[in-house]
Amino acid sequence: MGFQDVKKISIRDVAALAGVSVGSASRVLNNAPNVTEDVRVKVERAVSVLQYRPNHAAQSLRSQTSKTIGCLFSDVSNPLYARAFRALEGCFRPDGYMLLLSNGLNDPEREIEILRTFQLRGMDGVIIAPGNERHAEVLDAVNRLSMPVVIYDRDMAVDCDAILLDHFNGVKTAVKHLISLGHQRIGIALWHGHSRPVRRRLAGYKAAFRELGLDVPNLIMQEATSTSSVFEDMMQTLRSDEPPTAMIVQGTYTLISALRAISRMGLRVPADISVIALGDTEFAQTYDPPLTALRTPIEQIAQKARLLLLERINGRRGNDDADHIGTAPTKELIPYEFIVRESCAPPGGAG
Amino acid sequence: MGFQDVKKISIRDVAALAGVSVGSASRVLNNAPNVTEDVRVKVERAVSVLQYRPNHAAQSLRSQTSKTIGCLFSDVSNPLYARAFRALEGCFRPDGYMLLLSNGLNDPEREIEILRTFQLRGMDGVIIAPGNERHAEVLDAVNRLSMPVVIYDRDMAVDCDAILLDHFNGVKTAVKHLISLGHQRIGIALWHGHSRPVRRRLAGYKAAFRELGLDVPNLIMQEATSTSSVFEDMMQTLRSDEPPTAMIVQGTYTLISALRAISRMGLRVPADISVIALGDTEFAQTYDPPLTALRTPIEQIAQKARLLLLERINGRRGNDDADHIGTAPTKELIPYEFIVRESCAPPGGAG
DNA sequence: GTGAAAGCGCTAACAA
DNA sequence: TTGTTAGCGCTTTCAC
Repeated sequence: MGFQDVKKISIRDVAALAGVSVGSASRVLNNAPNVTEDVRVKVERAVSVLQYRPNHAAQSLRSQTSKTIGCLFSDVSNPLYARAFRALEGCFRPDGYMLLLSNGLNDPEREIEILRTFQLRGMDGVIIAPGNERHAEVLDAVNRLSMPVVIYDRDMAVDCDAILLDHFNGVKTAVKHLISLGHQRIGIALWHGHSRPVRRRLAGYKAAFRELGLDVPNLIMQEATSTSSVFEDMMQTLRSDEPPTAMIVQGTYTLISALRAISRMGLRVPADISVIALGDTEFAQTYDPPLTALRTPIEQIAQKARLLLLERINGRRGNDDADHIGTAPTKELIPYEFIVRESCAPPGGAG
Repeated sequence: MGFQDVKKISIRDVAALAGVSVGSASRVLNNAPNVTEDVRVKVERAVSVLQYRPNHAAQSLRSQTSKTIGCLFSDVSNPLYARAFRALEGCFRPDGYMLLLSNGLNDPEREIEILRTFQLRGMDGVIIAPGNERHAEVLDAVNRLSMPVVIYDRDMAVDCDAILLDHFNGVKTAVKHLISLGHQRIGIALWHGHSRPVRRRLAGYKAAFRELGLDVPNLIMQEATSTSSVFEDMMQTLRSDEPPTAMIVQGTYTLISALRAISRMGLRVPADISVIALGDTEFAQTYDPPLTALRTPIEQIAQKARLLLLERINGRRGNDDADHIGTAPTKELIPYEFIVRESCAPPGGAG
């Protein structure tokens, strides 16, 4: 097997081989300023000869820091969170942090248990987007956490830093773009539920019409639970007396279903109907025609999360060791990028 | 903030409050057999009064076990791995294990670095599917690992347990199913590259024809890098003199592109062309018509991985502490489930 | 059955 | 600058 007994090498062995004390060895390993070149070289040689690697558990125990960030998302199978995780991993890796990922699966009990585990395992920081943003016990569990927390795109009544997507202005921009092209009957397809993204998107949708003194059309589709119903809903809407001339559609699978219905009805994009995707995916980019989309700047979000967390971890904005109280929580509102491609045109089949 | 100084409660505090020794407290916490009911009650009360939680780093250091499993996948953004991770998390949670997830991103250097980190952090076990299954240094890094390893669907020349999907027989079954319906011109769309899944699928595809004494049709599509080309390739193939009457298609996005091309050409499924999906997704299930598919039994795979790892971790099949040599590596071949839906019919537009 | 004590491997405070 | 040493919080002998 690949795991026969590899005799454990400790810092004592390194010190012994280098002919110095463990203290000196430790100093070299931690890049302490006060070490002679001579000692540094000897220790480094010993390290490479012995293939020494410091024991992480011991470091954690001693330094009270795990160099680990806990992530609680509802489900990584959602490409949205998968990409967020990937971006976060990329941001934290250079600092030596690893990410512990847990799926809450929208089960509050499970979410609470995960948060407890994060606490237990001494995560240095935590990034969460629980499915249950208003569940009292979940809020409580978050409040109990003793490490810095960043909330990702959830409206939670807790005193934590948060990174929030500006769904409101994003969708408003999209609607106004369509209106400026001459559309009036603009529909929107959203997920079920009342999560922050859905609430804010709906609000932005309505605001766009109101600000222009227009009536909000009765073209809001909120899917039940399965994606199959989106197809049906969409077919029905397209067959109605006053079908939409443009659609704003959320999510990958919802989008696919909607486009399938459009295609099935013999309609062409954008000649017969314009489409804007909420969330920019490979699918949206490579569709024929490429879809105008609202892009989540995920790299920027990850960078921001890293900054927020590391500042608190390193005490620059206050933590539990500081003698001053921590800085008040920051709420970062991140704008979407509106990417114009070829899926929108004036209504009326002019194309 | 949510992280003011919560005075650290240690096992000493618990022992003190309970009026027993730390040893006794530890025994209660670890459900040791030899403790009187009296002591047990006193300790448990103290634990709940103090809200005591054991320090994970200290436990790790002392017991030389981290209760953590490392996962190295090429990219969680691939729904395939996202679902694998979710299933694995579900399997290991009841045993108190958490999962550390890292994306190798097909970069060997990165993969090696991740494996090293897993070693450093004392993962109790590791589940890996590196993008570079034949990269010498990656193999080397795997061999150096001192904990049990499970390889997921990769052909790697290392002495580790492995869980392999039976792509060969899966695809062969699919092809023969189509042949039995009367198809001859059966195409297959695969990813680029030479990873095990692609190799085995291709082999199964060819074997199906050969076993029946038929020629292998020249209808193998391997996409370049982007999904857009799949659409083009598919369009071209469908326009050729001898277009396929049936297609076996890998992956979600490849599948979407292929179906879009089919739709664009005015062909209907299954009347004009039959389709089988390699991998069963929500998309395949809810498409109209629902697609016949080869399903990866991911729950079963996760259970198997858990079993393989825990057996070695707990020394039942040998580990580094055992005085006998570990049991030889197991290679588990997991069959696909062939799920017949409505996307296949005899050729000839009979539908 | 229980308590005392020895570390797990490391960092950091203190002495030299 | 360097060595010595005291723990970080826990588990686990080993006496009793």
